[in-house]
Amino acid sequence: MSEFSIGQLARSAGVSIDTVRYYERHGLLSPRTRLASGYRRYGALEATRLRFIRRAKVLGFSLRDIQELLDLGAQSKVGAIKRKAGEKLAEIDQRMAELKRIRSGLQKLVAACPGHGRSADCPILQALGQQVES
Amino acid sequence: MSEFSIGQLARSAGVSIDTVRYYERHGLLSPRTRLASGYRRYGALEATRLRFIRRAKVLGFSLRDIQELLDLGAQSKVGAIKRKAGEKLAEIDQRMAELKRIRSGLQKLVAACPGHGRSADCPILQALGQQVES
DNA sequence: CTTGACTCTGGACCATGGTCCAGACTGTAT
DNA sequence: ATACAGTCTGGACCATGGTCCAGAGTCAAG
Repeated sequence: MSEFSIGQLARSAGVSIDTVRYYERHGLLSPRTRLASGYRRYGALEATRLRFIRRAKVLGFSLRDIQELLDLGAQSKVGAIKRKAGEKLAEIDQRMAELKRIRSGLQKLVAACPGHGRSADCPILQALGQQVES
Repeated sequence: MSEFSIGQLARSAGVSIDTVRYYERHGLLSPRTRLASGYRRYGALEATRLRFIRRAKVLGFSLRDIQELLDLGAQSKVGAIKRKAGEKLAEIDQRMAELKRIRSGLQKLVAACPGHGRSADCPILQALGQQVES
């Protein structure tokens, strides 16, 4: 008996039933079959696929990315998969550089602010363009 | 004549008219006054405030954060402003650490993937839990 | 005075990744 | 047989930060 319900599948992956159905609506994960009642039935393949989706999400892939990855995997397009992962890596680097820039700007302001006194003396407000009288 | 229309204000800050109205709906920026026709009129103060909002957003503050900052500025609570900025800094650090973790995980996979061959030999798919027969 | 550009309002819509709901039906254990 | 947990559907709703629209009214230049 390698079949289970949506509730069991969801629990096994640590997601909610709604999330499983959400993935289905968006073409990421279909039940293997349905009971006459309409109840979804899943097998080991689907459980693996759901784990894949979750792990890829943790690695910063969007659901759209993941769908692409799954399609490429099904077609054994390993080169394309590696390229995709490389692209995601570059994206992460870009986002990190951006954060670094933001961080250093903010850091300077925090360091320069005495933390007391009038608004007019606060470099944070000044730098942001605020004008407060007195 | 230090009064201008919403269109002039928007252009001066490089945002759309819709964005200005959006900020107004969300309590961030009100017109100084209105004409009898209902047309919004803004002064230098509002222009400065809009610049503040835009710059703070570039620094990674959410509109909710910015609203708080503006309120604190109006009340001359410089200590609280410095604390807010410090909190945002910590938030950025956390996000950067997270990205670093994600990056190194992905990096390892990309490095290990030959970029050709069967899906079964792709460490990216393997690590993500994919099972592809053959 | 007419024309064209501008502005008004309220609400719908976009992407992202879900969550929650009602009302009906089903599966399982006792 | 009955109770109770589980599941079904479709659609509404959440946050975020806007964008776009129709239909009406207004402002400024010529």
